[in-house]
Amino acid sequence: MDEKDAQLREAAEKLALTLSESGMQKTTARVMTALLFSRQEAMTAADLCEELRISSGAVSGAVKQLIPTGIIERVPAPGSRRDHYRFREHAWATLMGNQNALLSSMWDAASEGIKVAGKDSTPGRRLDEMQHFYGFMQREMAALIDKWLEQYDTDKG
Amino acid sequence: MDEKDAQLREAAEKLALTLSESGMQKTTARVMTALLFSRQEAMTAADLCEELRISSGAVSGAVKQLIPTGIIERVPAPGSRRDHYRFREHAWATLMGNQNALLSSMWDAASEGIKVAGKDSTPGRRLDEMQHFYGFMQREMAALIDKWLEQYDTDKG
DNA sequence: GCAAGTTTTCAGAGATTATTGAACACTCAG
DNA sequence: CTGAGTGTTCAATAATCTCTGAAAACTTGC
Repeated sequence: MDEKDAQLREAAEKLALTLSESGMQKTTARVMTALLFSRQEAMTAADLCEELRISSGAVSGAVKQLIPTGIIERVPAPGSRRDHYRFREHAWATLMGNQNALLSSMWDAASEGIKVAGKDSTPGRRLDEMQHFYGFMQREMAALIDKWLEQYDTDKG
Repeated sequence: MDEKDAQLREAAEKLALTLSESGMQKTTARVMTALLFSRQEAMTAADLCEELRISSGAVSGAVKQLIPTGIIERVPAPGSRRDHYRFREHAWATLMGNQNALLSSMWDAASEGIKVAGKDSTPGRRLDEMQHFYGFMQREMAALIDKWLEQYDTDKG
């Protein structure tokens, strides 16, 4: 049984590494994947310190990033004064939804450039394609996430 | 006219900052946006050094990252021995397409965890949702990009 | 209201990463 | 083949970012 724990921890660390390569802070990613792969329903900050061998300050910082994005949540822990943290349901859909903010700022950047240079300029033509692309993606991505949520809840529901 | 240049450069830098916050290297992002917002059709490494105030080594490194991902391309420059670089058409679609590799590795990570813990475990249930989500996204994203390319080329074509 | 337990904050240490600058390699024209 | 003009590499430097550890601030049961 300890074998499994080791394998799960390894898989968690591997994913954390991938996520950190895509821009997420390393410790934040490690906290996230620790909660995702944990055999426990929820973990305390102390659990995370021990599991990941990091300080309580580091856990606090990671949690502070993860909660507002909707990836994890604090969960009431009857009979304990320690905060418990748990991976949120539909966290992935939330995470992808947050990406929409990025798509939106890409659209904005293109729009800004077009305003200055005009559509019929060298940069204008490039920016026009960019704006078209991100406008499209923003609309479609939102629809896609809704579609998944609906579909998944129906399957499980 | 110099006014416009300054505004374009500012917009380029702003976007580069956003991109670097999403995981792209800062210099790489700056080279990319410089080419995107440039009034010129293509730029030489020397142009980029001057515009961005960075060394030729830094430009070389950035270009080395950007070309394989399909964001920019080397373009033949008649009458000049210097390499010219240009922002590629449909670069955005390519960029987003590359993200599919990430979606795929997310699916893999979930799969790995399920293999160890089983679907009917605490982590198994979380990972099952994750796998479902990324499987869905991977399929749909690919379709979305194709749809955009088709649509865009029809509009312009 | 106090004290034990817990979380948060933050300055400084430490680790990591990116950039420079110079040496080396390559490419062509003559 | 030679050499001027470019591009690339890489060790050392500089800059950045992150974590720790300890102190401060909460929180809650008594």
